Amino acid sequence: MKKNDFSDALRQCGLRKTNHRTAVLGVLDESALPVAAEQVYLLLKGKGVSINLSTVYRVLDTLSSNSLVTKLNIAGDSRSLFEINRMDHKHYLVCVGCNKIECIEGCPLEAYEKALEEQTRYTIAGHKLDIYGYCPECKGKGYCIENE
Amino acid sequence: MKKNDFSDALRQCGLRKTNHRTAVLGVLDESALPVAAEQVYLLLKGKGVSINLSTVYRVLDTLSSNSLVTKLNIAGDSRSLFEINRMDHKHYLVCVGCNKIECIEGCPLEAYEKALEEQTRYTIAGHKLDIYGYCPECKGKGYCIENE
DNA sequence: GTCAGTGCAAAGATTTTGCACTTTG
DNA sequence: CAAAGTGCAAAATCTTTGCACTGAC
Repeated sequence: MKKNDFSDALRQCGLRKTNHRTAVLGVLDESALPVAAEQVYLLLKGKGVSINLSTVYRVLDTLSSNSLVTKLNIAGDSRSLFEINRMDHKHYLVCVGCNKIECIEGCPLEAYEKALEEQTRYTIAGHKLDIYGYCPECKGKGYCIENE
Repeated sequence: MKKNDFSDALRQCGLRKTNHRTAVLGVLDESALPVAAEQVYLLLKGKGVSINLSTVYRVLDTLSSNSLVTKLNIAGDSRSLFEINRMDHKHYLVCVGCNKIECIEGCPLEAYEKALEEQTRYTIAGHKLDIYGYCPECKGKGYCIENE
């Protein structure tokens, strides 16, 4: 299977295909978990791609506006994370103790959204669901108080 | 029913009761929707409470750490919103067209979380769920493309 | 060739912090 | 009184923007 250069995706959005956009999409595509803008920047530099951090932000912004990428705010701090929009949508389980992020398989909300559309008369476009808890290791370290 | 001064809640967390904490909790309690730190600050000033913006941030941070308040990142921009933790937990339906936020009654995830705990061995502490869509008015304005 | 994309530096916005002073328990 | 909380100003962090230059179509 040959390497995707995202030409089709970009063209369908009416966006020019540039090395930077291809490279950013490549990095996100290789990334199993969402990444921050600066991580994208550093990963690109590590691959020998010369790019400016503000261009990374601009590219991510453009890609988000065109639904090729999703911007997330699940980190404890104030920075945004970005992930490529894959066909299978995912949710994350975030450890409150160590900030580790892992994927959850499947989405528990499909039926619910249908019901909500009828109930609210909105057209539902999507949702963000993140689950927070203590991972097995952090429970061991006593970060987790069972009954509060 | 007399006005809650949150003494009990604060004491249970081992926090001193200060005018500022009481006032911040009061503002959040009166607010049906989550508010930004600066809004809290302005609302307090409007009530004649003299407080500094950094104190607002510190108070909100303390209250969040003690689970009296929840910090949310559902706004399109990069700022955080805060809401008081009520017994009935809520989710929000955010209009992508006009940024209006409304409450959704009920939570579709209770059973799901139990299952997830068993499956992942995490102790689930909570979740964040926000649903995005187009409100009836914005659908009318043509912001919403049904099939993309 | 034209318009979109980019680099650079500078500004903006939000949030955090150091330190001296004040308040709570 | 001791420890925690606060105001102020300054810094830190993340993100956006103006403008001149470059590259895609």
